[in-house]
Amino acid sequence: MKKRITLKKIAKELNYSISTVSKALKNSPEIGIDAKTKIQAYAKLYNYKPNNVALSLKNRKTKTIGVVIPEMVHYFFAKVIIGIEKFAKKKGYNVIISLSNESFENEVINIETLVDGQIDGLIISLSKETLLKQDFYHIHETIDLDIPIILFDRVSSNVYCDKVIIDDVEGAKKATNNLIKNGRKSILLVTTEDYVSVGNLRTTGYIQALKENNIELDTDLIIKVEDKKSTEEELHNIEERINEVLKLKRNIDGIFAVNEIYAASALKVLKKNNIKIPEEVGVIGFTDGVISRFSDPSITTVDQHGEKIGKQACKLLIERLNNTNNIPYQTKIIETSITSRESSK
Amino acid sequence: MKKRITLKKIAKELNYSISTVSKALKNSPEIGIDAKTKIQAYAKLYNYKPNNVALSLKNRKTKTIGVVIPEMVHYFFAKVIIGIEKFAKKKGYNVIISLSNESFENEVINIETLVDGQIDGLIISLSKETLLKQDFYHIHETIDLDIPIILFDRVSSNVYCDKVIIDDVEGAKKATNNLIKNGRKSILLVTTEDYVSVGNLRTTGYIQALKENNIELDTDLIIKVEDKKSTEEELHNIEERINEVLKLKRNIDGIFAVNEIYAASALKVLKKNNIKIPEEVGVIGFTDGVISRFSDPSITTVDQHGEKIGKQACKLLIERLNNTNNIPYQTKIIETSITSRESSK
DNA sequence: AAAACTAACTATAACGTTGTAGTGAAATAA
DNA sequence: TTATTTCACTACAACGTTATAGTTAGTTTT
Repeated sequence: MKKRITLKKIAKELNYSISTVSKALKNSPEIGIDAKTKIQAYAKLYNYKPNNVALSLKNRKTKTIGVVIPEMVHYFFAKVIIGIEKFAKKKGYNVIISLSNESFENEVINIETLVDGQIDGLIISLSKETLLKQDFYHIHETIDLDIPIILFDRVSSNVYCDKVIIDDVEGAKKATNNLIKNGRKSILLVTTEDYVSVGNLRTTGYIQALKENNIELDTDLIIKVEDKKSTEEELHNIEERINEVLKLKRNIDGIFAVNEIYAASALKVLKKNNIKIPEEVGVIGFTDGVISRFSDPSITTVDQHGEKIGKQACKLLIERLNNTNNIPYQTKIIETSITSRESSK
Repeated sequence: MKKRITLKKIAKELNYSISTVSKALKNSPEIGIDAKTKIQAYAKLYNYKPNNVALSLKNRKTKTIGVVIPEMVHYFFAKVIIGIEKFAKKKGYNVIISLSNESFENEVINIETLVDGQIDGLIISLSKETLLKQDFYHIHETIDLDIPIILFDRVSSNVYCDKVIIDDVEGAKKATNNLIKNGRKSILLVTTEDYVSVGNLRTTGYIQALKENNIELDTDLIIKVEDKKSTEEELHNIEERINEVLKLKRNIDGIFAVNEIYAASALKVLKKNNIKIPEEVGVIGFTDGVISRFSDPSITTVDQHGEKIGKQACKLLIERLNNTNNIPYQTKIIETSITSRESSK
């Protein structure tokens, strides 16, 4: 009902020029004390707030950050967003969120829309499809347009920009070592196909840990799952494959899964086979989410500290936005940590 | 590097006026065919895109929707956002997200920031603290400013605006009836304190279902949990209380929990007491999330269809934005449905 | 051949700000 | 007393766009 008041209206009402009003509200020394007090009182009374769209136009910056993530229902991404949002708000930025839903096309469209719109910079985690296609034209184009991009978690070495990642190799190593330290020697790895960079790296970490502990690598103990969406069907398929290997390799005493859904699936299969956890088989997952926490037994995981990642990404972005002179691209690595729970010991 | 091209630059380059360029790109009949083709070709070549901030200023609408939710890591809210985002994008709107973190103060600040910023309308789920305080000044003020608000899930009858809710009473009834149909008679209810509207309503549904089935209400079978944040401590406390009642009332054969965390807690306690699920005690939760799906046994839940809620909220909002003449406020009720899983039978 | 019309443009104002450059009057300096 | 400075303000341009209201030159009408 009551429209927002503008400088113009205040000016007309109090019989000053617009510039005077603007300056008075900015406490400029150019303006006399009388005018200042009158104008400031009036502005306060009518709850004057500058129009941010006008400011955006004038300043050519919108104080808004765009975020593109593959999914929303993942605990990890939700946490990252929390981190971004918190830091952004502290710095006076808004956050616009967009979901690619793991699709390349969506990702391209979303980024385009955001860039067309009111965004100063972008924080992106690439979709699985993009990673598979290795097509980064949309990213490069955006950077060319002088819109800074921070990539996190799902990154690519073929894109030159700031990045925030965890050391997936190290994290996977930690997890595998944790199992080995408990005397486990025959460790099943449930991972993704290699084109998913994180899956790939975690596989590498697993292999390295084995090597460092002089355990021979048995490729039969590596299950590479093709997962696009986690439909019931795909989940069932994962369980099937774990079950097969479990039947084939009776001496398995540990399972490392590269995400918590795979870990939960492994747990289910183990329980169905009446295998005791963690006594007979220890299980560790990656990503400290709600599933691991509430599962029974609760699952030991490699915590990626999503909130920290989000905060760091946001920090990098805002730093770049405030620095017109080109600072070299940075890659920040966030330390992982093991959250010990019942599934390993 | 390459700055975005504007009408002005095109005009200067091709020696037309800005108006001509603007009209040519809009295919106005006022402009001659020569000029049109030349200008359109040039614009295409340099990938002209209108500056949305300028358009926002001119049109006094930003094509952006603000969303304020209490938390992000809840599956339900994540789903709602997916629904909002999808529908919004289809209609050419962007979505800005803000988290109140269940705090009244944050909610007020967030809404203020959004309203100050570039938003045409808001979709909000109220924080627990707001519901407890029953202070809706910030909401009313926003509506007064002619910025439409759609409330969802956590609503209040003291606010007059469009709302999207589920029929919590009906949903709770469905759940309770489901347990009763399986021959269960002594059903434990794990719910929240009454000021959380959804907890309150679900309690009502539980009571109604009992009444309709001529089962006497035993208030000892109702656990009202005070939960602000789900810290480890609070979770433990919930388990404790369930355990106590379970010890006290040996004949309990069903548990209805008003959210999936309570349901998971109940499961844990039951298993610890070696009580068979669902044979001895059936369990049903509310909110179809990832915990219920991956828990073992998987938990039967009342699905709130978050995505549908989001979509509906967004639809209501956009309808209101397109309708300058005041249509009466509506409250849309989204049907719940039971997703049957292992924990009940 | 003057009047009316049309085609193809351009100028201007406006959305709400802010910074720079002006302006007129009063106060000070020479 | 005249020149200069200071004070307290106002005008203007710009950010990028669009709609409305001009403005030409050329064409048609009678």
